[in-house]
Amino acid sequence: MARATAASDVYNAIAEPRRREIFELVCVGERAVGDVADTLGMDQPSVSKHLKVLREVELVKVRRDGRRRLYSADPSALEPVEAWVAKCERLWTRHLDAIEERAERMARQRADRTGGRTT
Amino acid sequence: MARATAASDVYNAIAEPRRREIFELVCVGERAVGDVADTLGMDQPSVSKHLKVLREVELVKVRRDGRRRLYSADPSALEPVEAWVAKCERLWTRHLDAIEERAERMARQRADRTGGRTT
DNA sequence: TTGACATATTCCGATCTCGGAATATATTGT
DNA sequence: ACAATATATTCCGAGATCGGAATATGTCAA
Repeated sequence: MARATAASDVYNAIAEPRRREIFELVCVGERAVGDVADTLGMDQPSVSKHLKVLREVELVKVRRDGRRRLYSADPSALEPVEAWVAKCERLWTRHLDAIEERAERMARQRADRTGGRTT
Repeated sequence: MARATAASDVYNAIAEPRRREIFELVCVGERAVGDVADTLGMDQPSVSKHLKVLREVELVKVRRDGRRRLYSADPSALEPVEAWVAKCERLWTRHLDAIEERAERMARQRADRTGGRTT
């Protein structure tokens, strides 16, 4: 097995800087492909390909408007990422709390042994 | 040019599911490589390589303990990701607000034309 | 229908990926 | 010094990447 596909999940999709740029732009409001290309200075096929990936992980939606296609964002697809980051931080602070608690317990023990003397 | 390196930034580093697993584990508390390998059912070289990537983007730190190496997390390295997600959501809600505001403006216009009649 | 415009798709090549196996490097205990 | 243990590194191959160029598809307008 090798590396995962860019469109296999949100994490891989947003690993690309240009894809993040495109997504930011589309968060501001619905945009046509050429519009995105002009704004970000990329060429059209590249933008189309990136948008395809974003579409496959449902970060964006498409709508037809004549000969154009208007893309808009669906940031709810970022939720797994947000949730994972939050989880890691929760685990981490829980870990810090445990360390602190242990330190306090040891301090109490020491206080008991010394009969309340601080030094 | 081709694809970016896994260790080129945090986004690429966390794109790997196994790397996310390892990171979660290390968030809970300092762990030795073999410990991680046993817990997650991966083999040691694989874990070492993933940890190397995580180290290069500063998601983890290492400390020597005899012949072992103890890895611990530094979730502050996830901040760029958190910030980017937040930014996108901010842009998005701002966009929704603008739409809503426009709708209200149009409703007011209509109310003016109809002299206050609702239907 | 034909042409202009907007977008999508395909093909290419250099490069990176990840897992697996083998091997190298450290450190400890005897 | 030597064996055992813990970890890191290297080499390999199948597969996926991204940009670029060329081309295909689709839609409107005259």
